[in-house]
Amino acid sequence: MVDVAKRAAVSVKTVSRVVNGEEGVRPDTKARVDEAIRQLGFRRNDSASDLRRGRAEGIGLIVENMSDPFYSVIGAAVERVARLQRHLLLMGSAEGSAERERDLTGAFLSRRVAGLIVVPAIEDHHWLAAELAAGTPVVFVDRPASGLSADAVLTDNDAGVRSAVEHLAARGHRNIGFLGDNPEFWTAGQRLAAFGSATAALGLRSDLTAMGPHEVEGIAALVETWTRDSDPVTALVTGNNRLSVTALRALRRVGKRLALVGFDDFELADMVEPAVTVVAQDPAAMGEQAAHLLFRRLAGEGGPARTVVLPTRLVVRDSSHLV
Amino acid sequence: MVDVAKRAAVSVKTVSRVVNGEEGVRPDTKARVDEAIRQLGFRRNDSASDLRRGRAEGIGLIVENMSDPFYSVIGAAVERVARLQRHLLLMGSAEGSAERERDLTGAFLSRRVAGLIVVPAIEDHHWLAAELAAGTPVVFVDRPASGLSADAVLTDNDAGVRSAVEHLAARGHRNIGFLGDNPEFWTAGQRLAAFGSATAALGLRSDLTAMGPHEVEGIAALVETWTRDSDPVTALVTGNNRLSVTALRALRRVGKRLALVGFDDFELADMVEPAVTVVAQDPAAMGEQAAHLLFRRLAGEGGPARTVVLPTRLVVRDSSHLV
DNA sequence: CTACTGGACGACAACGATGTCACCCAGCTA
DNA sequence: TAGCTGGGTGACATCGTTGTCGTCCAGTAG
Repeated sequence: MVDVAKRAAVSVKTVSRVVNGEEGVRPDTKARVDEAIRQLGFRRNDSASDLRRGRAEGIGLIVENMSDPFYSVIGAAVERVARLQRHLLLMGSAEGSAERERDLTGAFLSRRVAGLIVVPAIEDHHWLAAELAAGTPVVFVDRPASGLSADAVLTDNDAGVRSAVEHLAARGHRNIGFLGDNPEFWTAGQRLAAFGSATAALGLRSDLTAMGPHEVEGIAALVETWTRDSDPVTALVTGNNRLSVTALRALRRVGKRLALVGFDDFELADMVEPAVTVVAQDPAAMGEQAAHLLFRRLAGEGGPARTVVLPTRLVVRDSSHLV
Repeated sequence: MVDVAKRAAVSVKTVSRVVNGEEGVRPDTKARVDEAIRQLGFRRNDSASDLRRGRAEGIGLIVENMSDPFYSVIGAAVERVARLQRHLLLMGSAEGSAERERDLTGAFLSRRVAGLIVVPAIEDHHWLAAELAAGTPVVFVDRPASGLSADAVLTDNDAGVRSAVEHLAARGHRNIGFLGDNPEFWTAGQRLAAFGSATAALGLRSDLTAMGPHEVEGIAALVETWTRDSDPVTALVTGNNRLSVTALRALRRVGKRLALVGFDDFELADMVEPAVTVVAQDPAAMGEQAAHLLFRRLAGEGGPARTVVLPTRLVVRDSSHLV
């Protein structure tokens, strides 16, 4: 910047003014400075700018696994909003590890990012309270923070599971099995609970649940067990899209054609055999809302923590039309 | 840091030494400093550190679209390697726009990232030469840079397409159609050229190519045309996974069961009807190799630009067994 | 006892930008 | 003409770290 200033015969402060588009620079001065910038190929050093201003124009995003479509869509949505606010996206996978999540959080905070968007792993987040109080806004996505009151964007898991159960019940299914993920994951727990209350409300069996197997073999064995009965399970609800796909493979493996409704849509759900009925979430909207919440906080909005709950949409395809 | 120094009754320089794990601090001094850091909840300001050191410990990744599985897998791989080197990942989507790509590049360079990994859009990159020469390493992925000699990680498009054509020819197909993307995209052009030479080498027709329609309707119409003939097309090669899926939908729409081989694998390719034979690339390996190349440059490795070409793998499923 | 060594530590400047405040002067009013 | 105004500009301190270099002192050799 001092080189530019010399070349344009102005002070560094004036160069700074031009670079930041501030008021109060005569057009001819600005032109001289712009020309000098062009000639020297000058690029402002944002590290210095960040240091002086005390805040970096970047937002940190922590997800479980960047390559999972659910999270990458969230990431893309966050980046789109961030870009409009002239912020960069820093992104990392916590891979379900609380330690890795803390490391990433620390790294982002050390870099003085403007804010954080986090899909939290299993753990207590009260240690983040200090940073929150210090003015770095944090928004949680998909799952709320535990031990901390902060903004969050969630899916309406309860209504979503209920719509799945009601849909199957309306088609005559009485014994519906639920395949969920480890209930230590908040969403898995929510969906399990929702399954319990939805089935109970309809007078259906609520005990056909398994939060266990994730592999084709395990699920295939489970299906065998559930269908050996004289009063067999005739339909399945799966707690996330990985389980939906795995269940589909398992059903093929054992040659049973149970009805199936999956939580969370996935690409080609309409092209597989049978096309899978799903409770669709809207990850792009989740990312977008989270980013909007964050930037509203950055714009100075106060008030208590907000929670945005997004609705689900039942997308009926073939798999729920099976006997 | 000065607060920590006061509390531990040492100089800031000593705190800096402890924070950076430098030699030459007595264990008891280090313990005092650590304790002060803990008590005050001190976190080093990386903006200041970056400024002083002249380089940020982050690497910038520019892809076409973060939410596309191909790119998000690259991103996850890059992040994994970056993490091991204690670097953060900054990521953005250029969305096929050269301008947006330049903006992102500029933003990353302003932040003085350690290096850049770029999936380039259509354009000339000689303007990057100055930065490259100035010591910021750049690695290109999926497509080489134009007008610039830089490291790159590519897929062996030629061998991949050839394996697809040979596979279909071996199953008796003589008239094979090629559905590609806009040939301004480097990969699309490569694959088209590869299709031409592979068919020519086998004495097959090389003129059944369309770099045009991307929607179900357009492709359906094209298929109708190609199969109306007395000497009809009996097999299709698609140039990327979006086209494979769209072609699959189009074939269903018009009720034709042509053989199909897609370039690039996709999730559930084995579960759709028919399961799709593909030429699989390895995006995770591409991201990993690119990151390794980058960090080798950062470690001071000199020498001319390297190009790593990764092999493809033909994954035979049902769609290529159709008549 | 003196001279020397080397390890531990601190003072200070510098990295490149920006906020504050003072300055200058053209153009105005009284 | 003297005094004011206010827009354009610059000098300087400052953000939080780290590189350089000098100081201090305990321990050792002569």
